[in-house]
Amino acid sequence: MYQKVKGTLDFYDESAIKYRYLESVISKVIKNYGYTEVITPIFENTEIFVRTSGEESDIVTKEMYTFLDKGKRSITLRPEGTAGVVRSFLENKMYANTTLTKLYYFGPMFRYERPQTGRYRQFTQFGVEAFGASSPLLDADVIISAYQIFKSLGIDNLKLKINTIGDFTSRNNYVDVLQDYFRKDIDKLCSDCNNRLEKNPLRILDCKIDSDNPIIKSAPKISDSLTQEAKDYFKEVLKALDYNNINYFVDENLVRGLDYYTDTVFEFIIESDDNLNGLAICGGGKYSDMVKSFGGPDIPGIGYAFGIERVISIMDQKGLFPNLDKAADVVLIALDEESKLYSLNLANKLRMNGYYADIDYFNTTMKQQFKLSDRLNAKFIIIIGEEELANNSLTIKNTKTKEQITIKEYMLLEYLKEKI
RNA sequence: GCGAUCGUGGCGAAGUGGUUAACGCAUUGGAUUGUGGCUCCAACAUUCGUGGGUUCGAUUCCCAUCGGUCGCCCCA
Repeated sequence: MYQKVKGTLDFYDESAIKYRYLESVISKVIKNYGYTEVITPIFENTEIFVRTSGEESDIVTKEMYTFLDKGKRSITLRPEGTAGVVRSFLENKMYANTTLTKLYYFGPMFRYERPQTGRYRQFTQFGVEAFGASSPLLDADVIISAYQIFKSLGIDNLKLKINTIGDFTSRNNYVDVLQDYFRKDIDKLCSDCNNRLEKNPLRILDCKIDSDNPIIKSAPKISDSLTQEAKDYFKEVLKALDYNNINYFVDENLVRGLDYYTDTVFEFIIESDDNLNGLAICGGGKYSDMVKSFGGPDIPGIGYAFGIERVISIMDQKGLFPNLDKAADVVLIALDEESKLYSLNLANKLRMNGYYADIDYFNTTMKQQFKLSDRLNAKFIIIIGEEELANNSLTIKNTKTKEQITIKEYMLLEYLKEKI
């Protein structure tokens, strides 16, 4: 027996309906913010992910699905969406027509990780990227758009963590300061922190094991390394969020796993009483230099992405999905072979007129066909047998009221139009 | 990459080193051959993730492997 690849999911039936429901709600909201969809390939040349996420990042060092194609090109299944969108933005010179370009994407991402709660090897992200403006107002608006999407889905058990990590130079300065600070006491910290010292010292601040350690608590703050300009910028972002009544808290230890972020970074975290608690459902930030580092013009970008599977989990857990059952409008019950042929034809006429009509393909007993109508939750049942064929009429039964009438076929559409 | 735990029919779920693997739901057939959704009766795992080993004998014990779940790391 074949099994699906480890860490992957089949969506079918109800779960597929939920998946597509999310896509439609989300895209509808984000379009009102002026975003248009960009659909990029699922794989890219490996280099673009290495360049953007950072050679030392976890994603690049251990999580990418990378392979050589038959032309010996190094190809990678995208582990995140931003790099491909930036590449597309540049390659298609989207900046030529407007100063501000707002894009969204929705699709599968791939990371080779150990599966666990809310974590899969193939998962789906929705994300946005806005290029062209370094503006606190835009930063805030991007965050608000994520907030509104969750709100329109009914999700309110989230908290927004936000921080600023400054521009590249102040961040690099801070990294040096931190390394100097931690290096002398590194043997008093956990083994993970020892690894992080050279690779990603910012993450030491976020250590869960040593979080109460005074060495970490009294570590130099990033705010000390920020330029006044960066501080002011962040203040403006917060002001805009305040004005819009967005609840947030500034977490000075919030750093993100990807190298490309600058200034504003944020995450939405799930607050719940089960194992989902504390999971990041949405993460993003500003990246001032990525476009330029790709060899493009000096255009800043900001964006976020969130995981659809995690959203589905939350919504399931909180019962937030509306009733998405599809009920058949009409099930045709045919009692003999000739009626079967006729019902096939009639069903198709109904379908072409916009009704969901179904028939039974094998059984001839009435009971079985009634069961089919139950299963499909049919609103109406049309019974066709010798009598009806002889009189050129149809027997229609309303499954709710049990009311049953006989009419001529040409009256059917008008009848349904009135009743459905 | 590290650690824990689990894997019985479409689903849920009991169970035991020994000739027929409970039960519930679902499904199918019948009671009820032009009117169903209730009820009643019946059928439905030569097999207990896969492979190997121990044993007279394993679904039950051991090993391996694949997968699920849950932690760590990291993240969506």
